[in-house]
Amino acid sequence: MYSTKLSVSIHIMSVIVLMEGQPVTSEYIASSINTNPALVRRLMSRLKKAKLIKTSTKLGVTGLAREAKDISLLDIFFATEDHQDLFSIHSNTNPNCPVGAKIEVTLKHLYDNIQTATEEKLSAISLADIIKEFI
Amino acid sequence: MYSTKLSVSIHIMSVIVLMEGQPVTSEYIASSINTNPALVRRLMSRLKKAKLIKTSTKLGVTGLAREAKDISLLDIFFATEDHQDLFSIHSNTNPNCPVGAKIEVTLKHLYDNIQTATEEKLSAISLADIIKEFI
DNA sequence: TTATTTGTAACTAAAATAGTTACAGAAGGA
DNA sequence: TCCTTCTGTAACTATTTTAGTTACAAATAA
Repeated sequence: MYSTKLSVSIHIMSVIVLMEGQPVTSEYIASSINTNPALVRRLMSRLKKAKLIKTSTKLGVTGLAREAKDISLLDIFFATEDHQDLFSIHSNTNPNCPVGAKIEVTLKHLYDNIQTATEEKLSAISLADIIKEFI
Repeated sequence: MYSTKLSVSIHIMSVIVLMEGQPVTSEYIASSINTNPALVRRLMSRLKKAKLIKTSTKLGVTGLAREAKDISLLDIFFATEDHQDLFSIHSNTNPNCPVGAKIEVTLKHLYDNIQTATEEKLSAISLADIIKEFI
């Protein structure tokens, strides 16, 4: 099973925008995702801590913390994904082998390059861009 | 736990190149990675099926199937990683909600774009480029 | 004051990973 | 031809990660 936290979080944020400022509960959002309210609240909690949404007990989510055009998919990615590395590197390689001694740093450098490019792409897409697809 | 198959496979391929055509066993390669020979053989088997290396019982890996400059990291990625999607999408969303109805196709289109860019970056790096770091 | 909702802890079940053992079968080399 | 060695693969374990679920204290709007 692979993490769908970014996808689900984009879904959550989209529902909030589509409700145009009306308070929405985790239960309402969960019914659109077809999942459990508690799972939605866990992600909501992280989105709130990242200052992307505003919530209130008794009312639910009361809206975005800033405009949709100013929230990027990278913001959502950083807020909700636990593991943010696209590729992972094995460790404890044999330092007595020329490959084992340098593979970790070599791959790190290489992956960092790809990671940065991907993050730039995510930062170039705003929640407002996503919303356009739903109206 | 996140897959390190690409990283380990690049390690395997690098050791093969560094041995310059001399046969190498899975046990030798495993000692450089600091892991189990069977794990190395599993990846070797996939690299062989993808026509990236040549193997022989009794001798081990006898060499690359083509020149290091003509083997890209994307070739290795495709050969050895089971799950090749950078981002995963949740399914079974509610079709009666505008977001639930279109989120899957919207995200797929968006992720495909990032996926393609990443694959292009992996295809631009050859095994020969990696080897330069070890000599 | 009361009803409702968040926020979070504590679980379970399923899936994916690396690691491990074991062995049949292939093939090089004496 | 025979023997030794290594691949190729199956079967298994332990660990980690994930989504999903239940439960409830605390907050708060009305």
